Amino acid sequence: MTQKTSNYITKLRNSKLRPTKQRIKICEALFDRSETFHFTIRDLYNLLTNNLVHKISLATVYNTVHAFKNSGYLKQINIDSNNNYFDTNTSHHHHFFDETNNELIDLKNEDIKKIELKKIIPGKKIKSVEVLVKIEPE
Amino acid sequence: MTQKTSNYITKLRNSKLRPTKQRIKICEALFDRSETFHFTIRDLYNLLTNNLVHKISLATVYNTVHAFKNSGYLKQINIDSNNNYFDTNTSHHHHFFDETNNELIDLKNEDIKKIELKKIIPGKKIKSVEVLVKIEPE
DNA sequence: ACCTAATTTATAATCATTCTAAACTGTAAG
DNA sequence: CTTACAGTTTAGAATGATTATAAATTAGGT
Ligand SMILES: [Mn+2]
Ligand SMILES: [Mn+2]
Ligand SMILES: [Zn+2]
Ligand SMILES: [Zn+2]
Repeated sequence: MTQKTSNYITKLRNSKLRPTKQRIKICEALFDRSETFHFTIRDLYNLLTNNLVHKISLATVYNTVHAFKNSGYLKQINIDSNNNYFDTNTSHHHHFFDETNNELIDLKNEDIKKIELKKIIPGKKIKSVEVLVKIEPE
Repeated sequence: MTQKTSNYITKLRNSKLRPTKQRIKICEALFDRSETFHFTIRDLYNLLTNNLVHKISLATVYNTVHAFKNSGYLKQINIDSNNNYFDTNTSHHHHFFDETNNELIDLKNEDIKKIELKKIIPGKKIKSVEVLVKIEPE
């Protein structure tokens, strides 16, 4: 077993999932990458089923992605009601969104000045701060 | 005809819509307010049909809200894939989102330090910058 | 090898949104 | 005041993403 595969098995076990062949294939599609991967469930499903002889059902893709999201191995990114994205970059960061091709681009935390709020809501604490920069051709 | 009503008729005509009784009722629900109104289509539909003798169809609510969005009298706010909100405050501003009750709260532009990006995407210009601050009970 | 709970899968159900087409209405010309 | 007709409303159908279901299959322990 490769180093990568045992890493996938760890991720799966941490997510309370048994390492099945379908889930390993999903891990390969998600995590065997040098760059951040931004995807919709449909993107991932198409990617998986185009290359594979043994298809993986859509339900399994949904289940696995959501389990990874819940265990923190994937981040969910809300762009608009038409596009529900996930992100393999789970560090704190923001995004550019190019509406011409529906592409997400990472904006590293150090590429943006710290967001400073002058207003607070009494009795509430901040859970997250997300910045979305929509871009278009010049 | 009241001042308010003629204002609604102006909004409707600017949105290329004839002032029908259904649309005037929708305007009253949306714009006859002192505070910003954040709502989902379902919220608005329930509000309208609970108080009214003559019901308005869901299709008309969708059509009118989208026409107002397209003409700039309403802003669409993307929180997550489950909640598609609209906002009667069309000025540039950001939001708190309280996940315990799904409530949006305006964060005035002057209540947040200007967002400064140190990264740009060549050939692209910025279309919008949106900040969403999720909050939870302390 | 056997047992059992977990998993996969096809399919159905759900839900928001959009589409459709028939009935209705506002407007303006005759 | 009629009439004509484009614009509007509406119920219901269609769509598409997501979630639920339940039967068949599989993984992992004994
Ligand atoms: Mn895509
Ligand atoms: Mn609400
Ligand atoms: Zn990212
Ligand atoms: Zn607002």
